[in-house]
Amino acid sequence: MRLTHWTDYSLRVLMFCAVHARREQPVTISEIAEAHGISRSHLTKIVVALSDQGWLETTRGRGGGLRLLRPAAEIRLGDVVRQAETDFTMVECFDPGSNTCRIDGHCRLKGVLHSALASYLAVLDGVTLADLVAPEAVRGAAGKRVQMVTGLPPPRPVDR
Amino acid sequence: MRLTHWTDYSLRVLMFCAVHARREQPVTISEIAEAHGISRSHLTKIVVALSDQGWLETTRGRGGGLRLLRPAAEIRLGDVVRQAETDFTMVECFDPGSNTCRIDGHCRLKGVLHSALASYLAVLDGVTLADLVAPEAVRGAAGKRVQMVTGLPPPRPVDR
DNA sequence: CTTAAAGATTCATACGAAGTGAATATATTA
DNA sequence: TAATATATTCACTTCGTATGAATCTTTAAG
Repeated sequence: MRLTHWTDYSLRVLMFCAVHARREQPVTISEIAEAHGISRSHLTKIVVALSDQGWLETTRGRGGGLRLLRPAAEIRLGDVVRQAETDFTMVECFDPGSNTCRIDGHCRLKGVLHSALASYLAVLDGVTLADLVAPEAVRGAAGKRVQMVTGLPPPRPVDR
Repeated sequence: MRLTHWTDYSLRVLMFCAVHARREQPVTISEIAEAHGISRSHLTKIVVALSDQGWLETTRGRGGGLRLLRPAAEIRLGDVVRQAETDFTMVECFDPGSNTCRIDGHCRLKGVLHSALASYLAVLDGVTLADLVAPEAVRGAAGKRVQMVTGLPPPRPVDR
């Protein structure tokens, strides 16, 4: 179970924009690509997608670049991840097209995994882009907030 | 974000064993393979892994087969999934080996995703194999239990 | 003590999603 | 019109996952 690099990079782009939101010159793709050591052309595709999804606006030509369309504090991680990830097929029976499970409808697995997925995303919904890039001083509050949302004991390390 | 077929099949094997736990003749690999339309040899590898992990015992030779080592009610889904899934790398910075993120340590993303993952697994920890294969009448209780564990609002459908 | 039935192992390959980057097109401003 | 930016297209690579054929090993039945 893992998120794709695509989602990873999407988040990094948005975070980069959030950090430099107050700058006069908008952030450029080349800048982010270099900062993270990713190919510019590849990153462009991710930016285009983010733009299509309404997270940021792009302007071409000299002096152009990227800008968040909304304040970082209003961008929920869960929503970004929902759009960046293309496949939430937990198990075969999630997808009516490819499902061949012979006991579909007789077992509760699908429902349980849906709940788990919802719980996963709910945690991300409790965090905004602003929380991620907040300076040290603010981190305590952000961390606390996650706990409140999950209502779970602090995460224990996942083995292997 | 998805679980592998491997995990999917692992769960199906365990469920099959749970359903037929009271039978005299142990369940065989061929039987499960045929029931689910999966190749016998492939399924064997999954069974071997489940056996190595201590979920079931296998006996060779005529009259042999598979048997759960513990009652289905004591087998938590979360634990099975933790062992069946080999990769919980949410984003690059989870894996020290391949991590190239330039802002690792300066952003809260890793921590947040760890929390989300923990929340996901916590839901699965609240469900046992017995819950999955329980007859209709018992299902209500099982569903309720999931809610109690998560402490979250009922899951809303994940779009696309 | 041979045969049938079961799991175990090894090997090779198929497959598709994800990732990568070169080349080129388009738009905008100075 | 030149420079700088995003946008698009194409081809290719890479890797985890999945798959199954063939064969070996173990065990019980007769």
